[in-house]
Amino acid sequence: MNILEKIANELDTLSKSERKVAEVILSSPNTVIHSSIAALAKQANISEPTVNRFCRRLDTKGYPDFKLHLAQSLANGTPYVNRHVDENDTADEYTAKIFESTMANLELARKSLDTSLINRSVDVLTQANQISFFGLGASAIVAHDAQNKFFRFNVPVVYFDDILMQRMSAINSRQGDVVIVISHTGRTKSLVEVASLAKENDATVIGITTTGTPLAKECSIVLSVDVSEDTDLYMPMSSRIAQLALVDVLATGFTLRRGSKFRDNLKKVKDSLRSSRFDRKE
Amino acid sequence: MNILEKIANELDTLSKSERKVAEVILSSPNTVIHSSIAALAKQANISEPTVNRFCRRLDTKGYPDFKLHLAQSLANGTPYVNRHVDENDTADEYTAKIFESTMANLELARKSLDTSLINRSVDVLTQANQISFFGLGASAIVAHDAQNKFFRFNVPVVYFDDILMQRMSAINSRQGDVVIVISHTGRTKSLVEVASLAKENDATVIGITTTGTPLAKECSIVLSVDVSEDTDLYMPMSSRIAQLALVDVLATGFTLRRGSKFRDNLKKVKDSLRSSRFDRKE
DNA sequence: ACATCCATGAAATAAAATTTCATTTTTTCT
DNA sequence: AGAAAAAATGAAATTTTATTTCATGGATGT
Repeated sequence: MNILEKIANELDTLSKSERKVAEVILSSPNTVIHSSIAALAKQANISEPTVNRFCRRLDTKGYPDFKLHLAQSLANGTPYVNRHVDENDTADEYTAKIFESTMANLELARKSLDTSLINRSVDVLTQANQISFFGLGASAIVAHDAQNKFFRFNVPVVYFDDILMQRMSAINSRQGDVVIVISHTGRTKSLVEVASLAKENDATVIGITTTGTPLAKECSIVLSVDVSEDTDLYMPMSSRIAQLALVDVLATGFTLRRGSKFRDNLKKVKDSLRSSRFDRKE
Repeated sequence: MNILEKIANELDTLSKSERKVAEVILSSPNTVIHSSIAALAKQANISEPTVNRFCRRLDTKGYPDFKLHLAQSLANGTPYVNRHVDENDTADEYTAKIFESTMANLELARKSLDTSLINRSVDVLTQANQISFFGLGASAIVAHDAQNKFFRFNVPVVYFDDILMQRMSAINSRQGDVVIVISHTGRTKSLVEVASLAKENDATVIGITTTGTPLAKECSIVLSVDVSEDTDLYMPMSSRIAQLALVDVLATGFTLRRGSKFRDNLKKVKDSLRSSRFDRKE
């Protein structure tokens, strides 16, 4: 993704002259984006075609295209090196890293989403007799959150984070019911079984999971949410946040499909909470 | 700074033809960064010099320089103009908007965080005899998630999303206990009371809330998570995601403070889940 | 209605990037 | 080690792209 990282990575696959170019770029990328190909060539003591070949080797269309990528990499000031939390990081550092990698993963997740499938899911949800959300562990939280959202829409919605309840609920499902199964790994045995049970009973099964997992195979619709693996090192992190954002998208699609009158209703739900709150002094 | 905003701002100082260029750019900036000046001129039905003049008017050196700025503006995914979901948005559009505003709000939240307070919170947490997480509604999910995380650390941790249980637990708290109260609005009466009860009983109360709310006043440490208000129009959206990211930060700080031996333990917890999963065929 | 100013685009020019191809360097094989 | 093959490199030519110049037409104000 980030072209500076990419250059650093591929440094040893480059030829001698190309490496000179790479070094000049890495040492002062901010100068390079304002240089012409001739200026850069001179700076690196090599010829213009070499710069051009260098750009192509990095899968860009040519020098101007390369500069565009470079500019983007520099844009948000994102440090382009390793964003993993390190043993000796200060609070400042690990906070920044976690927020940044969360944002980066949201971006990744968005790219992996197929909006036509979102559209179909919203279709199915608005028609549903009953909606069930199932998840375990960190994904249970996502299911919980989804229930919280859809409950406001005044539709029959349940959520279970208990294996037995999930099974029973899946066995009792029927045509017109929608079962949403959430799992980052897509390999949790009991959840895959639940998905398969629900499907056998003619419910529509929507999976919120990673592409190509066993769970994905059991679903009628797969909403794939791919995040980079190693961010969830010892604990689920970015995966659940991406899943939650997807829940927001589904809920939003739902309210839009239901039309403006429906949204007035939502406002009522919100207003009903007012008495439980302290006033805002303004 | 952001050139797309700048274009939108200066739209009325532009001439008729230049405005045509502006509109084309605003409507599909991602296409433009890959277009030549000729292609853009054609797209806008004006001549090439007009595009050039347009670029100069925006204080860039010329078209290539303008593209560089544009690329940078697009890079960080910052929502540029109005990113509110609209009645007639397609699935594609509202998906993009929700993800983008989520990311923008994470950025906002990060800026509002005081890392020295995070450091102190981690201090307190690592010393705690017991940790309790309280939240209601959407924040209940965050509390739930926090429990899920800290549970892995093998420390005494509880979570309640029930008002009565929260009260009882707060009344029974004592010195050395840490109570984390989560609320975006910071105005939910019962939660403010719970915070105050816990404080009276000498527990350390950490609030995850917005700056300057009634809840914030009752806390020993306030971790302020500010997100832009109107994104949470009818449903909590960005607020809870920012809170979750903060939970990640606290959990990470916790594991770092506990040292490397402790992290081996985490790996064991993760491995213990293996048998419940389908193998990954590689 | 006329003069002035400004916006605009056609054409010419300049700049920049890319391709082609000959030369040099490196690698591989005997 | 030495020859053949392959790869890397840069000079020059070509092509593409951007910019400048300048002539034209339309709007504005008197």
